[in-house]
Amino acid sequence: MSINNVSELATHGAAGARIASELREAILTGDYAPGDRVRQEDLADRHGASRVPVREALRMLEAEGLVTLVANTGAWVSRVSLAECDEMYRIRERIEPLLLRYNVPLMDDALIDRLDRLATEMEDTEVEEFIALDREFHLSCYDLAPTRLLEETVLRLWNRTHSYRRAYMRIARTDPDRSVHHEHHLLVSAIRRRDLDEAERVLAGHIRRTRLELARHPDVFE
Amino acid sequence: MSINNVSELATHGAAGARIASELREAILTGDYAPGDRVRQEDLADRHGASRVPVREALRMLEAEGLVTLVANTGAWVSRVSLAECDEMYRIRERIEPLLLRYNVPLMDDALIDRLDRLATEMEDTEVEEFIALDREFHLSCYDLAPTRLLEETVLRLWNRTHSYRRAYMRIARTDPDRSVHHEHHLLVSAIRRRDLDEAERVLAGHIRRTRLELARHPDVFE
DNA sequence: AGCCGCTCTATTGCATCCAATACAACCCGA
DNA sequence: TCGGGTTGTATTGGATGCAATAGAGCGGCT
Repeated sequence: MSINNVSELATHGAAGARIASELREAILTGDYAPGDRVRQEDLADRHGASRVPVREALRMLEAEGLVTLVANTGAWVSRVSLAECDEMYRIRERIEPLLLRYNVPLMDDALIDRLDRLATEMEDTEVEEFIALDREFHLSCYDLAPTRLLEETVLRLWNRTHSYRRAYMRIARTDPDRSVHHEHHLLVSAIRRRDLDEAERVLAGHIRRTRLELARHPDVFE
Repeated sequence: MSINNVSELATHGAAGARIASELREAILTGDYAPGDRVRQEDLADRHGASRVPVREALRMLEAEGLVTLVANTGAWVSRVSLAECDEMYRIRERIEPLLLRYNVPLMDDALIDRLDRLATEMEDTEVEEFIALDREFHLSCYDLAPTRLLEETVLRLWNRTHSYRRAYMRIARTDPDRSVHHEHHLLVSAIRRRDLDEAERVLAGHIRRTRLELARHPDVFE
């Protein structure tokens, strides 16, 4: 552990962050499911590191709500109850429109066209691709303005519910919900007209409807 | 370091959390100011621990936004710019009314009376006491409902701006703002009538006005 | 004088080791 | 057969020591 430089130079001091980042990705892709145990040594071996940076990574993910730590016992991928999910969606209903408002004035036509294409493209996809495109669609609306805090808050809420959104889609796919796509196009339209109030309204309604849809499938939360 | 049990039994596995908790308190009381360096060994010595749990504590506080870490360099008590503070207040404007809505139905007369007394009591106080009473007034409105997430989010926003609220009060005390107290009493009144919409409106306006007041003193943020 | 590069030191990052804890399996007596 | 205590093992928590980095101070060159 001394002459591994040259290629991975300047990566010192980032082990914890790197591990956190990869574990976060693994949780989002579903490699780890809610409730799964996360053993420190596993992660350490997998990343060729010791348990020290692993524990740092776990603390970070705990703060993001993705992992739940119990002293002297271990770490688990966080479960989310229906009540908590409902709460997160209600928070999103309030702050995502605000974040959107910050961003709409900064969007150029190229971005709006891309949003439109995404909205159309995801109309006819399977679960995994829909999840990815929908996420890209919404988050693309949020990363223009320098509102680090709001953006981070929203991203954390998305991440914490990601697994459950996937689970919902798998279950509810029998009767696909077309109005989601309708709302996406309404949103793009409002953005294109730079109608901030209308964009806020459509987005809030979109999130609200999704929340109500989710609540109709409590089995997603075991 | 083995037979120190008996009195502090069962505190194993909580060193990081304890250190974080005390450092958080120190930042809130002003013992550490924004921009201050935080050396790991200092904290370790101060708490009779090694640097390992200290680093855990720093990661936790970083996630809360109270501390800023730079790899291979160190940790500082986070500074907040006027723009960021503005952003936090705008988030609060949106979600605190929601949190209040959750809680009002659970409040009993005793609590409402206490809020009224707090509102009156803080009308005639010096900076430190006002800060404390105001915080208690508002946070008391939030801890009845089991909305862990929303509560935690709001608490973090309060904590991140706490130092600046104090700094503002010290500077702006020359022309004390009476409408703050008026709004507090309006809020109590709406709560007592269980008028959820009005309570939301008053609270949003209260936060909004505070934001605008803060923006009139950019010097608070250096 | 001003600038570049070096050295030296304070501090952080991480690996290793040992202690403490939790949990499961087991034993034992009633 | 069941309950309570006990031992054993897997796993986490934390202390120590060493490597890596950043930044200040210094010296030499132009």
